Amino acid sequence: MSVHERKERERVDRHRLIVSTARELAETDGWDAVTTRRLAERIEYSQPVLYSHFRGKNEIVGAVALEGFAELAATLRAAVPEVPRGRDTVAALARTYTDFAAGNPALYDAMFSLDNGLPFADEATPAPLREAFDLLLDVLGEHAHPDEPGLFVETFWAALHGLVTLTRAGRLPADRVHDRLTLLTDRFVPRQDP
Amino acid sequence: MSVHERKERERVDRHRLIVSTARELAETDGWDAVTTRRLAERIEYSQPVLYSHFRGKNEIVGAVALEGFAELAATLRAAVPEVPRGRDTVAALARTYTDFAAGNPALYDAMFSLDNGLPFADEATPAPLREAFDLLLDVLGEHAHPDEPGLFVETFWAALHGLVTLTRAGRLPADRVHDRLTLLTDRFVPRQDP
DNA sequence: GAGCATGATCTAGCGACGCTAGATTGTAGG
DNA sequence: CCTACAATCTAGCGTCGCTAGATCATGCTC
Repeated sequence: MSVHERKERERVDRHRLIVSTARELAETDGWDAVTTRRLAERIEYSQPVLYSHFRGKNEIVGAVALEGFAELAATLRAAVPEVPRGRDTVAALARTYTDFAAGNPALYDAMFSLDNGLPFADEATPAPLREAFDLLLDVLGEHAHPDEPGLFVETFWAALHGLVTLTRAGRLPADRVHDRLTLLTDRFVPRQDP
Repeated sequence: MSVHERKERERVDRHRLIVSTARELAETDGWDAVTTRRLAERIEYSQPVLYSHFRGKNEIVGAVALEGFAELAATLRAAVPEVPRGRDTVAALARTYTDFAAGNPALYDAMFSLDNGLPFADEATPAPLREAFDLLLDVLGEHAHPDEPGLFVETFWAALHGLVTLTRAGRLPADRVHDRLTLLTDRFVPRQDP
């Protein structure tokens, strides 16, 4: 019986190896460089092995994206203190979000730009993603009045995402990134607000 | 001499044919379906003629994107009245922008999501693009205080772009699109504002 | 008007892509 | 020891963007 267990263990290890290798490759050379051939070569297996773990390349991207959601949720949580949750906390959260995106561009692409086959805004939304959203909801919700908290968070998040993607694509000048972020935060959570 | 002129005319016609065919193909079947082979077949020429007009596929996308910028600028201009430029005008502008994106998804992708080789936020920025931005600046600028108008417009635009892309990618529920837009407008140009 | 040179256009092919069928290898159980 | 099964690989399919070299048509020279 323990033979099966060993094989299963090796399988899990290889699964992790594929995901982490794909992520490394994407982070150093971009997702265009993550081809099934290169990936197979890096993990020192043949191409078809990848397809015994994932239905296709999309699913590999999805696995990396899942890691990203978990890390994003953890990073955001670490940036939010227990007690005071005023404008400063929102600003810190926004800053943490954009810093995360800027610091992990390939990861961010896997999460939000590439086709990763993951369900969104759906009952099957992955837990870490829902968790990150709930954290935003928690911090931002009290500033939403008279808006609905859900809509408020969605819109704020979309604005952050827009800033991130347009800046990364060179559509917005790279300087003043911080100023735009401050402006956005001010508009959603005015300074005189409690 | 007029032989050269005729040839040049034919060349210009073919150039336009390539761009419009690429655009149609993208709008009906998505940009993934726009391959050099299919495109060549549609215009009833061989593949290499494409490369006598454009340096590569990116440049074809760029040509379609340029059309898009011109149309977007014209559409936005048509939505802006001469005289009253209060909150309602901003709301109409925002609505026009997202409607344009939703109504021309492939065009919008060419402009902002795909690699089209066009320069942005740069002295070489294409005129129609600069024009559209200036229009936004014109309408939004007076609501920017105490923010800098440029930053204000960039941030508002980024927010619109974020809403558009996340909605299109299924990351935001498709209903309530209009409500999010209203919320965004309210936050950038409060209702009691002149 | 015949022959040539030039430029436009095509055929054919390169290397790389995602993905898969079928051969091959290794291993567990009778 | 042998068989049967599962894991893994080799090889290849159809497609992609792009290009070298052959071919064709056309206007120019004598």
